[in-house]
Amino acid sequence: MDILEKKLKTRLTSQQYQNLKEKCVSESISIEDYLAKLVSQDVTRSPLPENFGDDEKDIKTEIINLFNECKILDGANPSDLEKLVEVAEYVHLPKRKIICHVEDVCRFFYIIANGLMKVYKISPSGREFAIDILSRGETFGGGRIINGSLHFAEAITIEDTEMVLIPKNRFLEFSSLNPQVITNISILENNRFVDMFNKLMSILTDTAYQRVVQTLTALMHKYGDTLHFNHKIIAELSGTTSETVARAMTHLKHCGAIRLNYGSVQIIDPIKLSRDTIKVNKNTKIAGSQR
Amino acid sequence: MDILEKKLKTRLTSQQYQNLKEKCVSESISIEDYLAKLVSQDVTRSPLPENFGDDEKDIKTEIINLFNECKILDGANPSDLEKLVEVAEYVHLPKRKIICHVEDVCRFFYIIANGLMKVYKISPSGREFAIDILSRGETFGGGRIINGSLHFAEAITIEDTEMVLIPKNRFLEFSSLNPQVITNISILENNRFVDMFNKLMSILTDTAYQRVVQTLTALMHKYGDTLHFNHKIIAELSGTTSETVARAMTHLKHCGAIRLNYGSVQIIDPIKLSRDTIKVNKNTKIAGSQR
DNA sequence: CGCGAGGTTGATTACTCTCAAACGACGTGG
DNA sequence: CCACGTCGTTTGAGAGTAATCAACCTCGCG
Repeated sequence: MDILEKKLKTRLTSQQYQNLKEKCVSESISIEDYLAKLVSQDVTRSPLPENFGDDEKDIKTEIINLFNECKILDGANPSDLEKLVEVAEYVHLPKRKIICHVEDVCRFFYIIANGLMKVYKISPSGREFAIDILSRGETFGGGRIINGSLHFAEAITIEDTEMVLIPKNRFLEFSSLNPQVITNISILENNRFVDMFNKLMSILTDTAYQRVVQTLTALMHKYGDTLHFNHKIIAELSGTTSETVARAMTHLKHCGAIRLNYGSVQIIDPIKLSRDTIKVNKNTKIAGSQR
Repeated sequence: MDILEKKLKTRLTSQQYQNLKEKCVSESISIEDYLAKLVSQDVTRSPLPENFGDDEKDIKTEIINLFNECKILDGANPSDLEKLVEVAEYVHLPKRKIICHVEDVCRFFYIIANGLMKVYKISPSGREFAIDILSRGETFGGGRIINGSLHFAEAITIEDTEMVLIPKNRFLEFSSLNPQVITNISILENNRFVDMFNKLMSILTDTAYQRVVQTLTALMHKYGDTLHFNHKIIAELSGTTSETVARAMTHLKHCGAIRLNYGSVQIIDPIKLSRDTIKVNKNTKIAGSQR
């Protein structure tokens, strides 16, 4: 197996090789298993998905519908959009399918049609930090394609997900004909920048508990009051650890702000949620925590 | 003076009023002094600056030169740029002149010609966090104007500064005629977003000392090895406090990586700088710290 | 020469990360 | 259908970083 690793090493940049190693360590998977997984996923994806042929018309309609729901494509020329449909690929991806790694070449502009995709980054120490969870109508890769850069983050589906892929060069042609699309991207990037800075300040001024509440509130506004996310993802979004999330959540549960089920959180009292974010740690005894 | 405050209050949004109060507290200045300062600055600025008239040609040449150094204007139509000069205002601003507050309407697109401007935000608890220090050729407000939003941060000159102001609507006209400018903004915003996310991760994984070193390194690349910034600004850029910066700097001084003068830092050994960032706090006795 | 802003250093406090252990839920394969 | 392993959740204990508070020093300026 050393031979395989050596062969890989000569074919990858040191950064890419580093990422691969980290990935394996963080997923506690051997390199060979990891490669096997990649290959099997690639083999099942590369050819066009099965449901082409008779359904082709339906899929095209579906893609057009998706385009219309996609904020970034607002104001684009409809005939250009129709041309875009012709080069778009509609793919079904399983849960935990890796979309890209840090430093990967941007090959596609992605639009989520169904399901959820997590965009995140791994620190040298192995901690993961989520940038965003993308759902229907949201896009990925646009900014980096316009920028002419490589991917700066990793992306992975967190449930079975369908998305539309548009090859990079087709997207560049399309966007150069539709300046409004660039403007939309610019607005999106600006908003993300501001959000990120606010999050940064929140990390430096708020407690971890407050950040968890902020994350829950934000997710509630996007996905409704029942959130099917596990502690790890909420931790990655809040910039903390799953243990801290668990502590915050049990506190909120005892306050009556949320209800917990295995793998999901239901927010039953948003006001309590934001109000009862008192600084509580293990030393400050939590009222009602004794059974 | 209560009457004045009341009159102000009815004319400002509560957010703006809040900001005003915080500003006064943080600068430990009374509201009346603050207003007097604002008025005097406004009176001296509003009319066109003195050096118009004979020098008008020179100033126009200077503005064109500035435009050419400005990355965001790369690829713009030269004749449109010349038209832009006609509506541009060249202003001289003193040190500590406040350019805008959070939630202010974006009135201008700013291009720095000389001097330095700090873009920052104040947390509810009063701590300040710097987003960036802008120097010649850098711009401010473009993203927010395209976005159609209010300012999300504060901006202040940190030394005597000259800048070119372009009224918002003129800038919008100009950019709509020059899609490349929007593309440039989009690229800039994407880069700032990525930088901000990396900074966020750095806060969650690195020690404060490491972040100070990162800040110094970044500043060195931009401004050379002698940095005329005080501890407070370095702290705001690093997301820490001036005390922590002082501790980090004395450590680096003892390592021989930097030299300290009152109000400035000289980096004499960049390699040591990045290497000697061992985790050191007051308990871990610093070798060589005894005189 | 005194004042004020900025720089330095010390002591304390507390938040939360890390490590650890135990338990519950879920899916798979026998 | 049950045993098992894995993953997610929960809770505890300990330790370390850095913010805060406080005091003192230093420089530059009038």
